[in-house]
Amino acid sequence: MRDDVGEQPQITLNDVAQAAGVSPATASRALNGTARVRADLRERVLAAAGQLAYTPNAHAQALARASSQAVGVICHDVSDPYFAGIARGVMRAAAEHDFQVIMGSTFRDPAREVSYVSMMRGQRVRAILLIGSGFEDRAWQEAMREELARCSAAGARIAAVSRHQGLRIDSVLPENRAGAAALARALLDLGHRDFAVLTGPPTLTTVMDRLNGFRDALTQAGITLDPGQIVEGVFSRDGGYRAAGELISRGLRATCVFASTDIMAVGALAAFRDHGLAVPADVSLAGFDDIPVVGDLTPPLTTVALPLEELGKRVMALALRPAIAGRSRIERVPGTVVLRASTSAPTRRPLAERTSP
Amino acid sequence: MRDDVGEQPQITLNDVAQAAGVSPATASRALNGTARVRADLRERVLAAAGQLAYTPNAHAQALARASSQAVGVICHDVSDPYFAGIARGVMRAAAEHDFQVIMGSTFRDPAREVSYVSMMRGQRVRAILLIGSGFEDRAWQEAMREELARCSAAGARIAAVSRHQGLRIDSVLPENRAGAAALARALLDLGHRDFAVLTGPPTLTTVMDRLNGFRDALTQAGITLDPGQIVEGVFSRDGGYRAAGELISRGLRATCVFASTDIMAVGALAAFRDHGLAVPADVSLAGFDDIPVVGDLTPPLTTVALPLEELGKRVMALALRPAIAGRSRIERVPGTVVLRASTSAPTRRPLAERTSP
DNA sequence: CTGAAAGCGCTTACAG
DNA sequence: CTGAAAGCGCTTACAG
Repeated sequence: MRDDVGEQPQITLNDVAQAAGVSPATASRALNGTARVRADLRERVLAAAGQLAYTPNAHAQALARASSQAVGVICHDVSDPYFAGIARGVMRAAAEHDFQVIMGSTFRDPAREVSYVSMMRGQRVRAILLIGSGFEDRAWQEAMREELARCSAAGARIAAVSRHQGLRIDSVLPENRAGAAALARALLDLGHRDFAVLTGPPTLTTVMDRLNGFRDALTQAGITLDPGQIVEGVFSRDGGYRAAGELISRGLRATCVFASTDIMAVGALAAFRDHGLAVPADVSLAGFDDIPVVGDLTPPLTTVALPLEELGKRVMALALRPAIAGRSRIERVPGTVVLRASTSAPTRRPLAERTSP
Repeated sequence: MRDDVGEQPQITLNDVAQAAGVSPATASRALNGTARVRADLRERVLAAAGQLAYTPNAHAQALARASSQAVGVICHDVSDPYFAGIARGVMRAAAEHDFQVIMGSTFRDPAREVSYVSMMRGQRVRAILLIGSGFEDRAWQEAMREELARCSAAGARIAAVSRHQGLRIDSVLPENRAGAAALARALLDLGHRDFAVLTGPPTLTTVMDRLNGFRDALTQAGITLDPGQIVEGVFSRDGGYRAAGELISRGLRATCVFASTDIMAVGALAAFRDHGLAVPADVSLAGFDDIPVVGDLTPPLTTVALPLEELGKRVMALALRPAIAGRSRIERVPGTVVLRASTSAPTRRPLAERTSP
């Protein structure tokens, strides 16, 4: 029973109105419940609409109403568990409000992010949700700020998860800095004094916040983080693997390694194993985010848990709540240090030379 | 520099036309390149548009053109790594074609799936991509078929990943059945004769295909799968954990367990560990999908690898390729058995009573 | 409560 | 090549 491919004219409001013997205006009102309609007429309209399987043309509606039922969501990569978790919360919230979700993946390209925003402006979305870290890049900030200003002038709400340097927008802020600091203190409590950090691209605010928070807490404990023990990598499993490898080849002096993202920690764990280093016996390892699987690794990963789905719901709610003119609203969401078996008290074994596979 | 909250009238084509001193028709043609426009006029239009930061109202365009630049994507749950992987491919492909992606998460509710389709029909999307398993449910099939028929009558292309029972739509089919059979043969080759299977909801075609493929291969080898060794669970980490626990409490007679989804295998692995069962020493474990993290588990998981991102790109390409009237196109994508350390030759140790934590 | 009419912002035959 | 005009499918003051 394949239906033929030819296009048929769409059923319009007019068709429904005619079938019900009323004017389009009345049909519209009956369907939308925007005004009182005599009961029997309403019945007839509803019946006709059901009969004809009428679905209003969303574009015509959006045009006539000068607003749509859509929200735009921009993230770096849907397949990254961090974003996927947040996106889940957004999708839930959207479903509750009967919003359509227009999704854009930037694949970490700043320019693409700007062009998505302007595309969504063209869609006249009700809100734009920026998920994921902003870029520490002046030109980008400038372009983004202008574009976002046009959006809000057009009536779109803007809200973000994470700090978006220089944009001054309503934000749900995971406490990256405080969380990393708390993690550092927990690791200090375990007895560690020598640390290394695997970071991501320094253009991402999240990266810098976590690094700075971690370092600050060390500094307060009178410990300096050796710059040579900070390795920059890509925010991915393989990025973590390579960064850990680089750290090892530089001579791993730390007893504890902080990967600024769980996904990097997963790769780091594999790298340590491949180099014959036992976690935590030889080196402790901690991550950040608490993405679903890290509790099932061997050893389970110590990390800072962020309520990902909750972040998604919150950012949607924030965007929907009427804005306060002149100032951006900030909602801070704390992270929770979760100590698992990947961290333990430091061992005294010298590690620097242990780089054999 | 917060912009005031008040809405400003949008910049329209008319504004651009006036600023450029031409008619809206000419402005439209210049902007879209749909017809020759005198060079100097075109320049003026483009300059004015840039100046005013003009973005066409996508709804007005869609209405006038009777078609949009959007595709609809429906999956069960974006945060599931399987869908996230496919979605990544879809997003890539969409970006290449400059399509907007309207995303819907059904959270495995058949009714919600139908209503998303009809919502997308209202959006006049160019294509609807059904990601993820269909439901083996007559009423749903009926409703879905009707709704999809209306969509294609309206000119929307439909394509799916996975088998959608009774819908007869263009599909990219991961070879679930053949993949599961190949896996079974590989496990037989390892020497296993006693198997158990952790399945998902029997209403999902994917579940049944994998189970049947696995069982068929066993049958061909003269081995029957004890129904008591088939446990139905939820498609999630915790579902796998519980299903494995149930299997153990029933008395685990199998030397090898097949979890029909990697995500369930992750939970099963944890359950085995919590019950003091070593994998693969006490019991071998295999999954299906090869989602990113399973190679980093301890032990790394034997599975059937599916090219997730590729599936996403293929389904998009399939939807875009002109349909063939009267018949649905099928593209089969094979899975690859990946043997890792979670499976080994069976041990002779009796397992049935080993249920101590 | 109901309907005729204008308008939302664009595109595209149709004349010129 | 250019412009005036009609039309896309809806909503919503405006009269009645």
